[in-house]
Amino acid sequence: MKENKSKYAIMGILSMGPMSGYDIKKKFEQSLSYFWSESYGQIYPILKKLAQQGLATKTIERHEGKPDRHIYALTAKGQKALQEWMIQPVGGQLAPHEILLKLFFGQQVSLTDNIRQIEHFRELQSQKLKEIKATEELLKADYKDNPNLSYWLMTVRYGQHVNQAYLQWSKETLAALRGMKQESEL
Amino acid sequence: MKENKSKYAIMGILSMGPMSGYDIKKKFEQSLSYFWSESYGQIYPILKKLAQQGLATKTIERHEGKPDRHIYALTAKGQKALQEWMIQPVGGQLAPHEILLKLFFGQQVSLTDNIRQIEHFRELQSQKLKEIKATEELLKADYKDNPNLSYWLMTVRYGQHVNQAYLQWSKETLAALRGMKQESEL
DNA sequence: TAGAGCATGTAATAGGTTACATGATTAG
DNA sequence: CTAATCATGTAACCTATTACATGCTCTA
Repeated sequence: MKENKSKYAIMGILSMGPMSGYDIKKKFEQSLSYFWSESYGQIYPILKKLAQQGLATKTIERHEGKPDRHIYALTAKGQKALQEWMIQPVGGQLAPHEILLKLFFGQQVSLTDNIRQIEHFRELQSQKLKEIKATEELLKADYKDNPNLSYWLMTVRYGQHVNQAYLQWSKETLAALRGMKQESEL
Repeated sequence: MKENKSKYAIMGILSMGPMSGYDIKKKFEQSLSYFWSESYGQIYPILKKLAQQGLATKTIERHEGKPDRHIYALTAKGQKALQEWMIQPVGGQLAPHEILLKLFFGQQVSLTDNIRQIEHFRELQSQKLKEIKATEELLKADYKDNPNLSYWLMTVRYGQHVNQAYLQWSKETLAALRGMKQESEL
């Protein structure tokens, strides 16, 4: 008993309109990449299952020269299943974060190594924050009249809040590590 | 090619001293549960592999009445492997967060449903923040003289920063959703 | 006397990524 | 002419959880 979130992620994409597995992958990359992704190895088998379970229909579009496109569309049953999942409360997982694991065992390496690790993390997050801010502006400009815009912005703001927390924590942690280093050098 | 973080998590625990698979599970539960966990189904096979690869040694302690204990200890090779992993820079994954996925597709359900979802999330995180703060106090009291304390506190502070970000975001998002609801009711 | 704790481990199952296989068109 | 893009899918592999199997001791 384990919820298959990928299944619902894919149904959610299909709720935007009928499309192919290939399109779905692109949607993930274009719109959800900053917090979610799915590989073809997930998408195609899940689409097959959705059709078998009557949650989606499959239509084949033929093209000359180009390969066929297998277009999937949510059925009423699929839409209902998606909505049911939507209102299930989510758990509050603080996801496994590799940097925490490394810091937890920080004694194993030198202070300099730990400092380098956090500095690198800070750089990465600082870069990411810039990207998320750019995403926000792009969204506002490109989807002015899209009824989904408000919801999309909320997910982007989430990324910003969390990222800012990372940066604040990095600053605090670097100060602590540098303090420890100075002490050790006396 | 996929780094097996569990392997290093277990080696990290072993760096605290020789112990059994059972002990390792307890350590995870006691000290790392707020950001990491491993199941027996991971621990025992990984310990076996560590011994095969010469990264740890295995000694069997016999006990009367009680079952034997299989004690594992990091070898010099194991310690070196752990340290090598420690200095590898980590990626900046913003982990898959179910709540974001649901909000992204927020249009599928009612504003009331979305509000309820976020309210629930806020409650959960607010509860968790209390727990993390309690953990910090406990750590400070119980491990006053432990050389690992500074590192452990850094991981706890991470949890606090991220949690506070969740709460701020929840507040902002609820305000936005309630605003949308009022507008729709005019 | 039932259940929790001690202690090991395996098997079944689920979840997910990457590499492979195929083959046409189009842009640089 | 090479690489990317379009487009589908499978197979091998890795990661991880849960359930199962065993059996003793101590506590309520």
